[in-house]
Amino acid sequence: MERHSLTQMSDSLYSFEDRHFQGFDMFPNNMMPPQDFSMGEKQQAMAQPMASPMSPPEGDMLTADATFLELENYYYSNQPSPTSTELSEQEMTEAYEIVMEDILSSITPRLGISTDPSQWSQEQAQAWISLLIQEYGRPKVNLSNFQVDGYTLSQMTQEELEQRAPGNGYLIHSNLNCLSKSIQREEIKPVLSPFQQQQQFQQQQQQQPPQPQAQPMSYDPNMMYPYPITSMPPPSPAATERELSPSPLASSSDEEEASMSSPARSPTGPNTSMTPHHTGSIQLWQFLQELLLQPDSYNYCIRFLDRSQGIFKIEDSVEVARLWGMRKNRPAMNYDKLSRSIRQYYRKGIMKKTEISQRLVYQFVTPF
DNA sequence: AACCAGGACGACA
DNA sequence: TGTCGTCCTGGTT
Repeated sequence: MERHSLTQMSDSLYSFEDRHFQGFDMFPNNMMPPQDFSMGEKQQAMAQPMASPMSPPEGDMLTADATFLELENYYYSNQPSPTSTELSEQEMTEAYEIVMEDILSSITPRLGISTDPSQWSQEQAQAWISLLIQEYGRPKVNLSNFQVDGYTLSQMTQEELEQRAPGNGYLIHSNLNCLSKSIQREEIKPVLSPFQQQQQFQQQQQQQPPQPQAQPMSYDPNMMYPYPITSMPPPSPAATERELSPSPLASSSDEEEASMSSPARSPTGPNTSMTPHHTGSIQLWQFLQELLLQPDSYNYCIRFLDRSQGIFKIEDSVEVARLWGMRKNRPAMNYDKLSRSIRQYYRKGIMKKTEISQRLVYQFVTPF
């Protein structure tokens, strides 16, 4: 059997994509390689054949090329004991699919939702569609056409999806299929990639029955993000004493273990300053997004005014500051300090002032 | 009084 | 080095 080095896959990558993704951009707009990635001479040379009329723009070439390195890592992390540095066609395809599934399913951790679409609520399904569309730079869809839960969504045919989201039916359908395949793979594959391990950890967190609350100030400040840097968090461990959202407090050792093995991924927004440089600790904007994405639990203190614009209002500044202080184990946190940090985001391009200034109203530069 | 804006500085990872 | 906590002054609602 002809064998290939993974790093020789670049020529065939886009033909593979054409076969399997019918010309869609393989990677979401913002899915860029780790910042410290640099193409070696060999890889740059190998990128050349992709500069055909069918090739995506340069940015995507970089992305795709970076993926070969990840591909190798991902593949081997899914194999008990690699015996060769070369891969067969079948192994190549399998490795490619692993990477694809990880990339596609990276949207779900950002939303803090299950990777299994059938478990999504209507709101989660809409959020997933919204972010998917955004990631691929597709025209916005009318989410009112998707007043269905995740299971119903996952059962829809491509035609049905196309009717509800003209021009996006295939994208949504293929991504849902990819997620489903990923779920099936996880069920049968004992050895998981680091990223899949993170997802599994996240799902375990979500599926665990509520546990007794820890002491209010006993948070591990690093506990939230067992997955890559762009991520949206799993359900908040910052449930208040009000027990509005009795989410589990995982052990810090688990979380450290999970967070350490994260491959770096790109930020959600256009501004790379959203990339945490010390990925171990949660940043304020992530925390706020987390609260905003759990309206059932937190809309008493923070809620969207216009989600599509990323505009939100802090309804109870004292409470939000208190939650933030709990998360960071900073008992002295108050809204004055929290808002100072938010204002720093203006300069960093993470948040912006709303057009009409309103008290306690802020706006993300990149809606989510 | 509460909030907004932003300078300054230091701790921390 | 970037983020953020802290303190501060001064302005606005």
